Amino acid sequence: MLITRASEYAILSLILLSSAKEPMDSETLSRELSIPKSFLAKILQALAKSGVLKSYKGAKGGFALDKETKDISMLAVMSCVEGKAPAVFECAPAEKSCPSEQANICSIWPFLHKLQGKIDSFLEELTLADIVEE
Amino acid sequence: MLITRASEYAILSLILLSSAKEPMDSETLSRELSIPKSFLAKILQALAKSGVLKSYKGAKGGFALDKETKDISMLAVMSCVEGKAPAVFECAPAEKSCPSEQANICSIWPFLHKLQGKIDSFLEELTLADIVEE
DNA sequence: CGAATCTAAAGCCATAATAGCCTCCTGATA
DNA sequence: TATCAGGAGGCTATTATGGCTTTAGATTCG
Repeated sequence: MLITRASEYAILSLILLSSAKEPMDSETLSRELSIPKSFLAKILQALAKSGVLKSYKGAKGGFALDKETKDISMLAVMSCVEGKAPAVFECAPAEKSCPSEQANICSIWPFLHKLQGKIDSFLEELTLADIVEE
Repeated sequence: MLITRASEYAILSLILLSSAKEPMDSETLSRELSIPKSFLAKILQALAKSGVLKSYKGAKGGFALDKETKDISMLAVMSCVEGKAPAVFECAPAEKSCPSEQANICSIWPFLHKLQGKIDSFLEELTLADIVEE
């Protein structure tokens, strides 16, 4: 899959968390954003694992940003939330000879690579700060 | 859903078609790209309906670009291939008061709008020509 | 210190949407 | 008219989404 609801929910959460002074628990985030609680919890856990968020257990626990907003790129968010690699466009017949295994290269590979590069750069440079700042 | 395989397959097909002089039939495209035939057929049909491709029936039929590569934006491709609107990020609690129905506006709406605008601009300006040209 | 409480973490299960498969129908070409 | 390829629909499998329960770590209070 490429970009799913998980990415959307992740970004919604990050926007809200960026203006919070205290950690917010998943239930509150779920309510504020009208996002299913259990699904959101998994997403927040993934963000915590990758270091975007920090989690706090116990009373008054929850999640808080663990980086500056300018250091949180959309690419990083999507990469960790979507199960798979940050890859968006893959060369379908890759298993055969596409990337570089053989001397002959799939004819569309260079173009895919170019497209992927453009998308990655865009998402890499687009940070939470770009969205949140006035 | 936001960006699915349909978009990926569409773009792969367009890249291949951009270098074809004759119309290519869905079976050939399917084989060249290792994409399931019937699924690809639906995608090509959608692209034809929206005017990106032109379809030819009968012997020696198939699909061919119906626009200059510089006039085919990734946004247009994804918009027509994905069932839904080109919207990527929606305000979840939109049903209540988010966009403009009420005087009070959902606190994250402006940020979402900003993000959506950035993504749309990027995909709008990114054309098939940008990918295919040397 | 220990118990009660709070919340993240992790698992399993149900549902909804997507991805993929197959068949018949329609229009065009030769 | 015979054949080729798109158009359209139904059906199945896979994946994403969402619901729920249990476990584990942390805090608060007695």
